[in-house]
Amino acid sequence: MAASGNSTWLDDGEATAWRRFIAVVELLPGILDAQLRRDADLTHFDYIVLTTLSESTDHTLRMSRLAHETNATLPRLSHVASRLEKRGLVERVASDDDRRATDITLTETGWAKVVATAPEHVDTVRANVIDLLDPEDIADLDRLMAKILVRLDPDRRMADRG
Amino acid sequence: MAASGNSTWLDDGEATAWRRFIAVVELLPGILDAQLRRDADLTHFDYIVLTTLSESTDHTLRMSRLAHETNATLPRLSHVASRLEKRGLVERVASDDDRRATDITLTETGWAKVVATAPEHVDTVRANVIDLLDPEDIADLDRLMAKILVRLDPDRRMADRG
DNA sequence: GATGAATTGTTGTCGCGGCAAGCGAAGCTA
DNA sequence: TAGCTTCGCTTGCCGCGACAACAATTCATC
Repeated sequence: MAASGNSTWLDDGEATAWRRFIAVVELLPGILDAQLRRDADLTHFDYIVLTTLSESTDHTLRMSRLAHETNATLPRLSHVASRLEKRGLVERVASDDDRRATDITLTETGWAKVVATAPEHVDTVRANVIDLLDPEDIADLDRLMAKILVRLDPDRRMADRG
Repeated sequence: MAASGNSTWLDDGEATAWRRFIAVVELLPGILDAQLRRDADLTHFDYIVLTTLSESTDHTLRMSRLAHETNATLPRLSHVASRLEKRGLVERVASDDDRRATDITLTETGWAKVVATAPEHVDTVRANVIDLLDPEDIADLDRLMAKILVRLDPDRRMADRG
């Protein structure tokens, strides 16, 4: 389907760029997960959940909205929320206006966890990506990823606030 | 450790670029896995293993070398090899010169699988990344990923042939 | 308001991948 | 060649995430 004619292969420049890109895509999550697990006993996705809550009004979001913003399926978020709740980092309460819905909130402990974890994580992000690039590179990275996200995330549910 | 002084946070440009980058890094593997699983019943990593073999002399590599080139741990590769072997896509034989070692080879069936699978996968790669970028973007992507790989893959075991 | 459909979350099952332990082969020392 | 170490790979166990089935609530239509 959609054989797209002559596009059967990538030229050399495209192939090299693709190989390098996919290498980064494969390697980076492991590095982030390893650092967060080692220093904070958190998955990278755990961290994204906590920080997303920490940036939300009243440190609270509806489960479905949080799942949407973190690009998670609802079952995945539900499992993660259960684990984080057992550790006292978040709380879930049934919503008032819609009894089907559940609001998930960052606890004080959870907020403290974010505050304690963020600096080291940012150091990791800098060491492995940001500080390797000069300002022009950062601008290029931003431009390229924005172009790709038009396809991967057409609703712009992630990575955009403004 | 390595509190790196004033680098405690990212500025706006860095933060936006990082968010977009991490969004792509989270979304892309799922897209590639989904397409390959749907069209060929393969994981993206399965596909990488098969294509790496297909580009090697005699369609054969030592297990440890294949693990190294695909950035996999040996246990992971061993599990994947077992599954692919059960499906008749690869074969493992003890090495002659070192009886500890195992050589893994692409079978005829495995080669046919690669040939049959590649075009649709390339279409997916084009649709979701390559064709969204103009030639200058491709060059930028290549440059940026190369810079990052200096840190993530200092031995350049992935993504480099020349 | 009663019935059927859609929405919101949770739970169960399964597959993949990480880590640690195990096993056989090879190397090293005496 | 005996004994210890290292290497190469496999296996087992566990956690995370996908998918499907399910329960509970709300909405739509009559």
